[in-house]
Amino acid sequence: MDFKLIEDKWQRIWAENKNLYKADDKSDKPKVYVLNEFPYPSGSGLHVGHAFSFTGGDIYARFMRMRGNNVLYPMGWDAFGLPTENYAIKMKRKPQEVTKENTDNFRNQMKKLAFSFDWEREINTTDPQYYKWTQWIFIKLFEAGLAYKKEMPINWCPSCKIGLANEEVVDGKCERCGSEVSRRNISQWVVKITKYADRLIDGLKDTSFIDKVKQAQINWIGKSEGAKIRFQISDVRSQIKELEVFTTRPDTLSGATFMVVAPEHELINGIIDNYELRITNEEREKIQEYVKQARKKSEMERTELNKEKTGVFSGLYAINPINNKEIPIWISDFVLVSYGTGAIMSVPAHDERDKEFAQKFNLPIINVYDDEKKVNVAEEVKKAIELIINKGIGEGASSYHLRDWIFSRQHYWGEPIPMINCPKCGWVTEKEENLPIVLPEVEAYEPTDDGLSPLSRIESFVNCTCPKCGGVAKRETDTMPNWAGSDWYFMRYCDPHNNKELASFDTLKKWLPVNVYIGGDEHNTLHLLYSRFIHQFLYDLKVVPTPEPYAVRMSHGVILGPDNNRMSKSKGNVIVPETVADKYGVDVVRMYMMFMGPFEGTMAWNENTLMGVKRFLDRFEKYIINQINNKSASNDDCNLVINKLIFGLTKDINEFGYNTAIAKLMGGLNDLEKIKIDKNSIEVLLKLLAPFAPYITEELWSQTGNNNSIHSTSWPVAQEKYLIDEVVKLPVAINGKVRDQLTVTSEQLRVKENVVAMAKELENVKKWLVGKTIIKEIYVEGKMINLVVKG
RNA sequence: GCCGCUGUGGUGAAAUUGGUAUACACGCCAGACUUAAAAUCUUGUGGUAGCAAUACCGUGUGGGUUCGAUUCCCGCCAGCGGCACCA
Repeated sequence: MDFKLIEDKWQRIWAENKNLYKADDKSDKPKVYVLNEFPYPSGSGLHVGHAFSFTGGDIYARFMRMRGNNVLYPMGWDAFGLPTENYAIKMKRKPQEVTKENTDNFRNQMKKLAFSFDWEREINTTDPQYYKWTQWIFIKLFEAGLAYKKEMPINWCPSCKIGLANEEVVDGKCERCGSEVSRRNISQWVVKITKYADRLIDGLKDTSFIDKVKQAQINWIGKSEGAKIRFQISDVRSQIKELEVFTTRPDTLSGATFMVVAPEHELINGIIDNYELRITNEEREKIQEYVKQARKKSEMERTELNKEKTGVFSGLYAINPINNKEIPIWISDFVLVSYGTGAIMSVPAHDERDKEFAQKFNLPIINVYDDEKKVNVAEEVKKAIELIINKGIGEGASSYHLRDWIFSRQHYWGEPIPMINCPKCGWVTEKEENLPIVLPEVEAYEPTDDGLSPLSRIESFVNCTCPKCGGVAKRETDTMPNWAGSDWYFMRYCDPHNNKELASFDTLKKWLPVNVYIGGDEHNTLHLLYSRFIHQFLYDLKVVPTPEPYAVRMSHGVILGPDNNRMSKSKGNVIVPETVADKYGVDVVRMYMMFMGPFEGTMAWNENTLMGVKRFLDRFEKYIINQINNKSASNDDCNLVINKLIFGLTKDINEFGYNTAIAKLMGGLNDLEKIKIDKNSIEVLLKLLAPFAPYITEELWSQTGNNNSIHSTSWPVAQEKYLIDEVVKLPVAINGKVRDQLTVTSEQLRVKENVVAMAKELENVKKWLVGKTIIKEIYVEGKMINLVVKG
């Protein structure tokens, strides 16, 4: 059959059948919410990674639907972002138009690949009716004190002219364009995700993510436990009298022989400006120079380039609170102002970095323990914290690797941040009834040279009245990061057309949590963490009914190019799913991708193996067509094969074991070609293949005389009695080595004595027993027999 | 350096509450059909020895537990992914 004709035909018919894949808010059937990460609709169209991931989700959704569930399987567009903006700048086109073209293209490609999305729930993060609620969430964050404006050094990409989060800097370079990142001070909106750090760790207990994903989240949050300890500064002329440090090893306090503060530490400003301190001008200049150099470097450079420690003495001394010894305070860029308190106590005897520093600058090294390996550190730390609390010099504390989330972007193509700066009232939220704050159309999309968003050039946008006092005020011109639209989209799918709330509590209660969330490994930390944070925050506001958004996280693998490298345009190894589908048909492409290997695995594209799948589908089709007028009665041989298939497929699909499910289908066809099949079994066979190959099965289903869609039929149930073999071949081993096989009936294999006795009579077994004594007879029912012999 | 993962035929891979290792597919060999080729179909295909029955070896590597280990434990080697002066 011509697959193109079939594909066109069924695409048309399915499009008319609006209820085929509809998720029903009112149904009494059990709900299943299957979610694929929604894509960024790029100009180059759907790539293999998308096709692979969505096929995996689609098979599961189709399977769950056939199993009698009310399935929510939605799709949408994470459409804000730099590539579209850059394209718009280059081509002098509106990002809105470009996005429309790209999403239209993506939608058509998805329909062609037969993904069973409920298109009535399609969402788009760039739709004002959608980002109205993204803005609303920001207002709630601000009201809860979780969003604040802060002048802070940020990673600055000179090429994109944008501030980057630490997470967006890879190897000191901009994640998107690869330019070297420098540092720059900009006033930014920052979201206090750190306040939820503990909750984000604890909440994992309520999910069934695989350990790998949980561990990735825990590591990213990076909780360390220890103590904060206060050191007095001995120079009376210093305005700052106290230096607080965080340490995981408070038990080594008596070995602290110096302190180190980050160059950005507030203490340093005091030194440079305070001319009464007992340091020479020369020393002051040295400090100034060091701080200046350190500030120029990005954090990445500082950490990367630091093969050798650098630093300068600050001229100040602190008092070690445990022994009242005066110890010097040094400045070094290996201490990060953004971690802990930005200052450390240095214990060179028990810390490698401190040791290196001490050796370079000739600072004393004092051992706390003769042999640290023999010490129960956890126990000593516990005792030390008690002591520190009793002495009133500090308290137990934890610190996190996780940092607050920089939420401002100086770009056009993002959600406007709904904040207004009033000279009298300060930062004020926009009134909710004025949302959405719609992105105005502008002439040019480039950020300004001083790094401001192009929105800052639109006076009618910037100038506004203060929602609080009614005075003249100015609107924020920064926009939100990509993550903002994607961290709550799964809520909107539950109630996508609601214009009163982001989603009604009732529909959220109906659908949440997401039963299976399918996405890439690369989103196991950032996107997953951000969206869990927003979800937890909204849970606290009683907007959502569940503490966690996702029950199970499924992270799919990667498809490499035929050359075993990651697909990229520069390597010329990109496989376009649409092209392959045009050549072999959609069903072949879908099945091949699922047959390549385990769904979570990394594997290379190989068109030879694809031919195997194509052959199978051709043979399958021929087989069914030959059976169309089949009137045979059911028979046991066929029932055994079919019921084992039902059982095996049901189990495999449930566990995303698509490669083995397809292997079983292939094996099943091999078996069936040798025996007689009846009409009912033919229909079962078609149903089993339906989630994988929706076009061919639908066509054959209609050719075998059915008027309904195979995709709205119910999944077959295996009959127990056909799952047990009447006759079983048991391996018989002597001392663990298999020597023969014993054929027994399912009745016979229940009695150990009989089975063992029969085994001993086998020719090959007898041979091995000559002159030996049996010392042990092991029989695992239905599995195997092992005779342990001696002599 | 730290965290996580992986290692099975010529290739992609199956099999783990410990029970016949290599299912399914690719490739390859031989055969059928064909003037021929492609396509299709049939058979074979872990290694060594043997006409064969069969025997021995075999899941990165060295040990251990066990009647029995691809599966569990310990050490090592190789590769992949992530993080990295985090106090």
